[in-house]
Formats: sequence, structure tokens, C-alpha cells
Amino acid sequence: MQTSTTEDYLKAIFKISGPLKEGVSTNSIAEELSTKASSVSDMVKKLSDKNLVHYVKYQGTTLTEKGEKIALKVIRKHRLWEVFLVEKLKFGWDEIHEIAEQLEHIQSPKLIDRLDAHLGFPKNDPHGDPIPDKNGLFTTQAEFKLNQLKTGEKAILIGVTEDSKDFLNFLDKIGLKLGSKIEVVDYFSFDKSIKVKINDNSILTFSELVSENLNISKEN
Amino acid sequence: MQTSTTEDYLKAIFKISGPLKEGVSTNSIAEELSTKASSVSDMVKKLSDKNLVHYVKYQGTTLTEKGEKIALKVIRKHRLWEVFLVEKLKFGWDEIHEIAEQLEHIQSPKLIDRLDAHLGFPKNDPHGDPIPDKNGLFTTQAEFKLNQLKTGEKAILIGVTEDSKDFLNFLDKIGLKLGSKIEVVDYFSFDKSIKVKINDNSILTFSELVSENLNISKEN
DNA sequence: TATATGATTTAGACTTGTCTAAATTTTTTA
DNA sequence: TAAAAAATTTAGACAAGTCTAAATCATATA
Repeated sequence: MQTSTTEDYLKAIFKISGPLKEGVSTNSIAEELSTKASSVSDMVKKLSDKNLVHYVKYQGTTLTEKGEKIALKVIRKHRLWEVFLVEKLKFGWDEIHEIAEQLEHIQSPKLIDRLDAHLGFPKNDPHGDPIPDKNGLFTTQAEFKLNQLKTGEKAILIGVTEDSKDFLNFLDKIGLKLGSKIEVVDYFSFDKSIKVKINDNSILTFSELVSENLNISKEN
Repeated sequence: MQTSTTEDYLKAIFKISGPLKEGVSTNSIAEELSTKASSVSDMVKKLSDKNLVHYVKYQGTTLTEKGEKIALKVIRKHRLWEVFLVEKLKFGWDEIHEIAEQLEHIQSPKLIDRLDAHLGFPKNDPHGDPIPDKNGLFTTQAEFKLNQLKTGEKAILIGVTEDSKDFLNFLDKIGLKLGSKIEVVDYFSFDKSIKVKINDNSILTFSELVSENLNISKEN
């Protein structure tokens, strides 16, 4: 059974690697985990001894199959707990991350499967990120950013890219939730801002910074 | 913020102290935590430095007010999570302890208060033990053991004293749950066994070992 | 009351994970 | 391509918590 630090490292490496599973630098891990490069250097050596990562001095780190499996399990747990916190305990989007960071380290496969069932086997977490299934597979749905839509098109908010408290608070304030309907009313090319109608109701204008961070699926 | 080891020590000391808050021996703590006396000796010194326990060499350990407050918070969390596991996730009595041992260390006052509300502010955990409120107070209800009842008296099961898996499995098997009705049908003084009717339904005979471990409240 | 026994503490070592400072390697730039 | 800068690793130290073995204290018993 791995320690919670080990799980944090594997999750960080998974996250930084991105979809192409590129090798990650020592510095990038250090930054992600708010620790020092020297600590990371020590740690990846130990993870390598345990066959959880491939590590070659000065050349970067990638997850082994075994390491990726664990990372996906942790991500599954994190996201299921986030759903629980929002759906059952009525937490706001901006409050759940830190708590889920703790809950994700609870060890009990049975617990997490029961939680999954209790929540109705959700496909996505409250940020719209997909939840890996028991075997670590996720169903990736075709995603667009709001700023890829044309005037007149309609969409449903399915997630966010940015997850700072500031941004999530902002969304709360304007009443934008997962599942909200968004219709593009106008587009201003001079600053790439976009005018939208939310839930057939309020009209707002988003800067490009906002619209490029909203993941949507086009309404069909 | 204290570590989870600190919380384990404080909880253990609280548990061993009993209602009279007697000083506890180094050995008894070691046994409770499955560790060695020398480790405990080191540790209580550190807890004493942090003002969480009173400790005098060779004389035993008691909790300070600050230490007791933390112990009660941990117990509150443990018992609320146990209720969650049984009520919401449908775990059996015998499965929840180990998971709650982990969950009790999650740090978030808001989380635990929301969980409390989500569960309907339960007064007792699934073993019948009282759940301290936000301020560490519990309402102790008058309790009897099943073997204190006379023939013809009726009672409700509110808890158990023994919490070994064996015993809890046995209760599950015979269909005895928290809240079950128990009526004393007969009493055999020669071996102190007791014949009972459960939920106006099945008739069983309990040995003294069983009946003295069932906490009940008399039906009025 | 001296001693044997049991409980407790100390000494010293180990593990995990962290850090700073110094050394080394890689990459960039001139 | 050689020097400067950036990234990475090593060396040595530290904190938390644990352990074994040895030393010390407390107490029961003779």
C-alpha cells in the first residue's frame, strides 16, 4: 500500500504528462506539488525503485503502467468525492478541491465503489472532468471551448479548464452551473469578447479569458 | 494542525481514561495503539510539550482540556462517518470501523457539520455510542444491559459493548439491528441464559455472554 | 527491608520525506 | 564552440515517528 505522498507524486506526474504522456521535468513536478526540485529528485528515484515511474537522470520521468494505474485510481477517488461534496453536501465548486485532496487518499476499494453507486455512477465531476471507471478508463466526450462557437449557436456548459477559486466564484455569482444553456448572441472580434444569453434569461459579455475556459458541448 | 498520529494518541488516551478520567499507563497506550512502550514514552513527551497531555515520568498521562477537545472532535468525526457508511452506503456494522479510522482524520470543520446535517443530526453511531456535538458534549441516555431485564419486559436495542467482527456478524445473522424490539420470554438462572422474542417474530435463546453485551433502553 | 519483577524511560539507530547549499550536467547564447 | 545560465542532482542535515536493547524506577514479595 502506497503512502499518500506517493499518490500525490503519481497524480502530479499524470497531470503534467498530458494526453501525449510526455516525460515531465523535475522542476515541473516540484512546482505542481509546491516542493523543491531536490526533494523531487530524491523521490522519483524511490518511485523508480518501486517500479512506479521510469526515470533517467537529467532526462525526465514518465509513469509505468503500474504507476498510471494508481494515478487513475486516485483521480477517480478525487472526482467521485467532489461529486459527493457538491451533490449530497451542497458545497460550492470553489470549496471542494482541498477537501477532496484529503479524501482521495482513503484506502478502501469497496468504499469507493459503493460511493460510485450511491452517486448514480456519474460520468463527470463538478468541474466537468471525466471520472475514470473501476478499470481506469474514461469516456472522453467531444469538447469545445465557448470561444469556438459562432453567433447563434447554442451550447451546454460541461466543464471548466481554469479551476481557481476566483474563477469559480465568478461563475457562481453570475449563475452559471454545469448544465447551464449558453447561446452566443454576438461576437466582437476587436477584443474577442463574446455576448451570451444564459438559460434563456440574462445577457452577459465574456472576455476571451473567460470564454476560452468554458468547456461546452454543442446543443444538437 | 495536528498530525493523524497525534489524533490517534489523544483518542486512545481518552478511551482508556474512562469516565473518571484516570491517568493512563504507558503500556496501556502502547497496547491500544499496537505499538511499543518506548514509542509511547517518546510521544507523550512531545504531546506534553504541545500542551495536549499532562505527563509526569513514571506516573501516567492524562489529557489537558485542549487535548480532550481534540479527542472529542476525532470521536465525533469517527462516529458520524460510521453512520454515513451504514445509513447511506449500506455497509454492515462489522465493516465500518477500519474505514472510519481513516475518515476520522479528514480536516474540515465545515465538512463534518454538513455531514452531520446530511445525516439528520444523529445522536448515536451504529454501535449505539453517543456522538459528541460540535462543542464536544454528548447526551448520555440511561442504558441497561439485556441481562438486567426481567421476564415479560420489552426493550429496544440501542448499542453493543463488544464490537468484534465475530459478534457483529452473529447479530447480523440473527437479524438483530439497532432499533430492534426485544422481549424477554424466559430466563434460566442455572446458566443465566435468556429466551427472547425479536421484533414480535423469531424466538431465540442467548447465552449470558451475548445478553450482557447488548445495550438496550426499556420500552415504556 | 532487600530483592526480584515488571513497568518505564533512555540511547542510538532507522525510515520517509523534506530542506539548503554546493556540485554537476544540460542548454542557451553570444 | 566556449562561456553563461538554467536545470538537476548530490551531500548532509532535520523532523516525525518507530524500533531494539540497555538502563532505571517502582512495587510486590519474601
